[in-house]
Amino acid sequence: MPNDTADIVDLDLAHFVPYRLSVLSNRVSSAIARTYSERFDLTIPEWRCIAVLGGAPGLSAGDVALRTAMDKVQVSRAVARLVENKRVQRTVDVDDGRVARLSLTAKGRAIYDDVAPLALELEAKLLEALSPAERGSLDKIMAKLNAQAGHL
Amino acid sequence: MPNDTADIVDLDLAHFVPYRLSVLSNRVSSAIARTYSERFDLTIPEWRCIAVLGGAPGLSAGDVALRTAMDKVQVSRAVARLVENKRVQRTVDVDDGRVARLSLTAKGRAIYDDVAPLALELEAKLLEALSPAERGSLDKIMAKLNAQAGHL
DNA sequence: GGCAATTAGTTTCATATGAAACTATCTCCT
DNA sequence: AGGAGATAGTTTCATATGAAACTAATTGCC
Repeated sequence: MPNDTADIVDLDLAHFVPYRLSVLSNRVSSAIARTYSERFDLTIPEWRCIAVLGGAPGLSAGDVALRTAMDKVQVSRAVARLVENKRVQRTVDVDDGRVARLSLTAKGRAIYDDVAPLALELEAKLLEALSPAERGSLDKIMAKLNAQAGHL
Repeated sequence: MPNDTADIVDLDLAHFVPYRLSVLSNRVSSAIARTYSERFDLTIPEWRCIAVLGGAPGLSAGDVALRTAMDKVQVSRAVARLVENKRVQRTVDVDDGRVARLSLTAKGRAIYDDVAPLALELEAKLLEALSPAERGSLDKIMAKLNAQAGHL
C-alpha cells in the first residue's frame, strides 16, 4: 500500500547537529575575539599564530598551518602582518633556505601573556554551564566526532 | 615565597574547547557542502535558505535570517540569487509592502527533496561514532553551551 | 655536475563578506 | 491629515578570503 508521505523529509535546522555546531562555534569564537581584537588590533588568524608560537617557538609557517588548521595563505598573511608589527620574528632556517623559523618577540610574548589567560578564563566560564561529568563527555564526544568527520 | 613560574600560562590549542569546536564545525560543514555545492551550484547561505523555506514556506527574509542565524545582508544576497535562478519565489506581502514572502518553486523544492536526505544521512553517519547515551549527552551539552555562550 | 620534480612560502585575482548608508514602506502621535 | 521615527530589505564600499599561479630553494636521479 503506497504512502504519500513516505518521501517527505524534515530537515529542521534547529535540531540539525551540523548546524547547531556551526552556530555554537561562531558564537564562542566571536566572544573570544571580542576580548582581544580591538584592544590589541589582532585578527583571529593572527591570534592563533601567536597562540601556537607562544607554546612552541621555532615552528615554520607550515607547522603553524598544521597546528592551527588554517591554510598556508592565511598563515602567510597573518605572519606577514605580525612581523610588520614586530610581534613575531622570522629567521631563515640554517639547513633549508625555504623554511622560515618563527618565534614571538618580547612584544608578541607580552600579548600572549595578556590574552591567553583571558581566553582560558572565557573557556572556563563557558564550561561552567556543564557538570564535571558532562565536561568529560564533551571531551570524548568531540574526539570521536572529529575522527568520524575526518573520514566521512 | 615567590614562584617564578606562577604566571606562565599554557594555552594548548589542541585541548582548547573553543578551538576544537571551530575545527570540528568547519570539517562537518565542508563535508556537507561538498554534497551539494558543485552538483547544484549552491552556496552555503543559499542552501540554508532553501532548508528553512522547505520546512516553512511563506517566511519573510527577516524570518529566514533569524532561523538560520545569518545576517540580513547574507540572506538578501542568497535570496536574490535564488530568485534569479527560479528556485525561490518572492511575493510582496498583502498587508505590509516592505515585507517579501518567500517560498520554494518546484525547482527549489526538487533541490530540497534531493539535498535534505543527503544532509540527514551525513548527520546520521557522523553520529554513528557515538553511543545512544552520548548522543543524548551531546544534545543536552550543546543546548547548555549555546545558552551560556549567549550571555557570556 | 645538472636538470626534473618537490616543497615552502608569497602573490595575484576573482569572489565573499559585513558594516554602514540608503530606499521604501509603515506606525505612531498630535 | 501629516511628519517623526521605526522597520524590511538592498546597495555600496572597503576588507577578507581561497584557489591557482608564481618564486625560490631543495632533493633525487641520470
